Formats: sequence, C-alpha cells, structure tokens
Amino acid sequence: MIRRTALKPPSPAALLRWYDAHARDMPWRMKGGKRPNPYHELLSEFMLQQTQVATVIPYFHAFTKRWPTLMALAKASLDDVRHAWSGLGYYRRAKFLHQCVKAVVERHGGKIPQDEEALRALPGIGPYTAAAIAAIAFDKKAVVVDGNVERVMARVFAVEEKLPAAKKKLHELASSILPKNRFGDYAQAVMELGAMMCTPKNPQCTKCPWQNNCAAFAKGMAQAYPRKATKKVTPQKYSTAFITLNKKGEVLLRRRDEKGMLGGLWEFPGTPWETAKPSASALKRHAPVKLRWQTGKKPVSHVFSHFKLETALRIGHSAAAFFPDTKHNGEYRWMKWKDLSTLALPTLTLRIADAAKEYLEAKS
DNA sequence: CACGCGTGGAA
DNA sequence: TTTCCAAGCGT
Repeated sequence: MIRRTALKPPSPAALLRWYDAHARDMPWRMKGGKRPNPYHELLSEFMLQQTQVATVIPYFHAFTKRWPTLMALAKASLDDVRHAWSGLGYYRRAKFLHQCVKAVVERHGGKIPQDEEALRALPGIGPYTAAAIAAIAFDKKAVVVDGNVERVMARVFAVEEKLPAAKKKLHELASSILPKNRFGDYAQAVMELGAMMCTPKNPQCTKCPWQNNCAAFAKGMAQAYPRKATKKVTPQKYSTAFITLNKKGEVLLRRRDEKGMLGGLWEFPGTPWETAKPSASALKRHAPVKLRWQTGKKPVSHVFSHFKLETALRIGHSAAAFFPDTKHNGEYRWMKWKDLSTLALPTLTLRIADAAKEYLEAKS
C-alpha cells in the first residue's frame, strides 16, 4: 500500500507575499492593494484576451495616449479604433471594445459597473473579463479563471479530467481557495504565477510558493497537467492576391465583409482561400480587372488561428483609371503605398504589401 | 459544446 | 523548422 502524506491546501497569503515581491510592472497595474483606473483595467482586459502581456503593452500605451478616457474612446469612430488595433489580432475585439464603452456611456452614464452581472451584460465581456474587472478594478470577491488559473489548479490538485471538459471542476477548485481580502491582487497573483512560474513547459516548481501544496509536483508530474484532449491538425489553404496599380501609382484595396475573418479590415482583392490552389479560371474570375498580370516571386505564407494560408501574388498595371467591376461585392478604394498604413490592415495584408513593394523595386 | 477567430514568442 | 499556445468571447 502506498502511503501518501496529505498536502496542505495552498495558501492565498503565501501567494500574495510572492506576488508583492515578484510581480511584473504593467502600465495598467497598481501594486500594494491600490486599484487601477477602471478604464485602463477594462481596456487592458480586452487586449489581453488570448494575447500575452508583452504584446499588449505598446497597444495599451497607444490607446490611452489617443483616447485618455472611456468617454473619448466612446466618441471615436470604429474605423479609427480598428486602425489602432491593427496588428493585435482577433479584430472582433476592437469592435466589441468600441460597442462596450459606448454601452457603458448609454447604460451606466459612463461609469463602468462594479458587479459581475452588469459587466457580463456588456459586449465582449464574458465570465473571465467580468470577474477580472470586478476583482481588479473594484476589489470585489470574484472567481477569476483564465488559462493560467486553470493550469495552476490542474497541477495543484492533479486534476485527471481533460480540458476542456475539466473547466467546471477547475473553476470550483479556484473558488475553494479564495482569500478573505485583496481580491484584485490575488486574482492577478494566480495569473502571474501561471505566467511566470507554473508555465506550460518547464515550470519553475522549485521556486514556486505553492511547491509544497502541489499534488502534481509531489508526483514529479507538473508538466503533465493539465491533461488535454488531442487536437486536430491545421489545414493548409491557398489563394492569389492581385496587386493592381494605376497610373497615379496607387494600389487597389477592398474592405472585407463585417462578418467572419478579419471582418471590416482591408485587403488586396484576390481569390477565396481554399484547400486547393486557385485554378486558371478562378484567377480570371476573381481578378479585379482584365489585364496582363505578372507573377510575383515568392508566395506569402501566413498562419491564422485555425489554418495556414499561402498567398501567391499577381501584379498588374492598369492602363486606365477604372472603377472595379460591381460583380465583386464590397467596398473598394485606391491608395498610395505610403498611405496604406492609415487603413485598418491585418498583418497578412501588410506582408503582401511588403512583398509586392520588394518586387516592384527590384524591377525598376 | 465545438468551433471560428490573429499574431508572435518560446522551446 | 515545427509546434505550442497565450489574462477568451460569441454563436
């Protein structure tokens, strides 16, 4: 019979001591129990959804400089907010953020509500973000569970059930070890522990304040948790983009549909993204205008959240100024190369633009 | 509940 | 080079 020493439950106080000594500086974060500007907290939470702290920081500075208050952001145009979000990814968040701050103005007189239920009712705010804002901005008692917290709980309690099925259990475990005060600091402390110590790979268990309370560490198996369902492979897709230049040296762009991927952002016209390379007839069908296209050198490869895309380039000079054929739905516009960055562009469009400019400069 | 939805850093 | 995956949300 294996004799096993019962582990003491993890101590919130011990974690808070570690946090006070080791927490990173973040521009929206206050230390020593002080509460942040609620607008800063809300803005950072939108940006931090599925996005790492280091990636968010420059965007946070840009937003707060341009829109110092929630009211200022609520008065901005959606195009401007999307433009400022360009490159950050998951672009739906920009639209939800804009809708959210406008809803705060309309429903709550411009003051961010403090209770989870009212927060949860706002666009783009789900269970995590509502709990995080309530706890961090207002020091309300809330169970703040993100991917970090799930990983920490799965290890501390050696949860065998696989993600995502284990989510409910992990939430219950997180709620079972809340502190009696400093709810905001504690929420950040568990997440910070997950981000800095209890990492997915090579966790730093020997430096962890909960080392002696961790069932997974006791088994020498920390990295094996959380258990996960196997996930499927990401498909490869292909497309061709048309770089259309007019005599004024402008290039043709079109706006993507509001729904779906990269909604409302600008791209070069091209073929749909499909698992087979576009056929000759597809190229003819989807070219924005009929002219002699030159083939670019190397295709641009890009990885999205759920597939890979390889985009070939066709470059053509349009003899006459023309208005794009109306059979192509959507909004079109001509832009100077140097003005491209004034549009809300996804990274794919920027990379295609770079490849096209390289090609054109090599030819001239 | 499973899926669609970006990007870049780390290993 | 490839793989993993991050302070999730809406449908």
